[in-house]
Amino acid sequence: MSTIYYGKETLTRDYFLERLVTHPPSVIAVDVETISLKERQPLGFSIATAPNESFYFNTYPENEPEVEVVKTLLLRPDIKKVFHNATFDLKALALLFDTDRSNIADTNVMARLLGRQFTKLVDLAPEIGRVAVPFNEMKISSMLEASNEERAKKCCNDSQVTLGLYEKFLPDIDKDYFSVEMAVIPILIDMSLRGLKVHQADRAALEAKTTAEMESYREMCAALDFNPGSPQQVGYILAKRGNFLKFTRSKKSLSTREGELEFLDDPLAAVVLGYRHAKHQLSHYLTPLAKEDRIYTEYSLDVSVGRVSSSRRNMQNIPVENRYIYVPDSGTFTTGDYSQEHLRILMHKSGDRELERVYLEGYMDGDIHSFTARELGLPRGLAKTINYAIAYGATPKTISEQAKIRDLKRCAGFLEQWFRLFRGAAEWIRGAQEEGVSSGWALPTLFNRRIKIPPVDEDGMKRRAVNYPILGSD
DNA sequence: CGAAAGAGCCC
DNA sequence: GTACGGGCTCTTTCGT
Repeated sequence: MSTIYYGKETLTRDYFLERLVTHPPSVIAVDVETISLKERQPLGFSIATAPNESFYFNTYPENEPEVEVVKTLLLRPDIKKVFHNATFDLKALALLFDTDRSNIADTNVMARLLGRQFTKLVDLAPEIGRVAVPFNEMKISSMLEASNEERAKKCCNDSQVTLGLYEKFLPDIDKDYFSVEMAVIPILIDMSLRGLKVHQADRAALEAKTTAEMESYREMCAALDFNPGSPQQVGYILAKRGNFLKFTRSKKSLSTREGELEFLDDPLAAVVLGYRHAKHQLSHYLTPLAKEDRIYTEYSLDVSVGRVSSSRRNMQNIPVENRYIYVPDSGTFTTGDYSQEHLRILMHKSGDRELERVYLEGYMDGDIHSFTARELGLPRGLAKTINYAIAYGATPKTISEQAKIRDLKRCAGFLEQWFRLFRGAAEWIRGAQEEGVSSGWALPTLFNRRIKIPPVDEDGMKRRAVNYPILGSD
């Protein structure tokens, strides 16, 4: 058993002081055990000083005395602290004491950079001949249910595995890109700890108005004896009234999504859509915020293209129409936004002459959608749809749905025209696709990150090969 | 009761 | 005849 931890008789206090105070290593790995994923109160944490040596400290119900000694270690910016999911552990540690956040590393991010498809500790541990036991295999619903010894053992093992993975991954990591990534982590932590203030009076008023709307739609449906919240019942009644509906992807049911119902002449379709919209607003963005003075989110870097995601309470998809119910701490919200960012990235990547004319030389006042519209002889709105769709590897069908034009041939024609107009971009897209399919890796992002393309079907890989360098650059 | 499917919000 | 990239969450339905 390579796991050893402070607290058992196996280690002396002298040895602990030697390894963590007198002569600590320049790199340590840290793992924190919390009550649960939701309850972030730390029960304890471990520090690995080598892939086969770690020390565990209890912090619940109160810190054991040694915590006072080791916390100075975590404050030192000259010691690298490795985590697996640094945002999680650093936020939990912040409930106990201050730690340095400038000199950190994250093995989850490292694994992503190296193209690993699964990056949970459990998935990676075998790479260094180790095993990590996932929480859900411990047959408990909260870490509180585990004995102190079980908890310490898991925690020590996880920090050891983390340190081992760090040593294995480090030689292959692009240092420049990694430092960008690590610099972002403390900023995300500060943002998530700060939260966002809710204007309760405005929120409540909007909730009341939306509830009334939803109720009126619901009553109209109740009169026809169906539940507008059930896609099954919606599909059934609309079909019975003579509407034609396509099947869903799984072919198990009729598709009643917004994109399909919009085309229908039946006024009942609009009623269903009205109900769904009101219900969605309420259940996602209004009702759960009642009595919350501030809302908080968890930011994560664990995404395939290296962007930031927001969970527990997603703050990245708050409807634009609802944003007035939030209050800026400073008195003013500041927004930073590149208009048409993805198309600008496409310009940088491809060096397309027409894109440069508009964006760099300010031709047509820098308005790419108007330029495209004029060149292709289309309304600006349609040109905009096409411009955006390109970056996503769109097919004629996509254009058809987005632009609400049913003629697929016409949509295909738009795409061909676009590729003739932006020849440089078209060429870059072709090259990106070829490289993606042959190597399994997308071309580098603006930050020089190369993203692995999951080996799906060839068309899927082509779309991703175009999209990843663009998405990964924002 | 948990997983999957369907839906819809953001960029 | 045909899949649009990346996220997250909530509700209904389905299968063990």
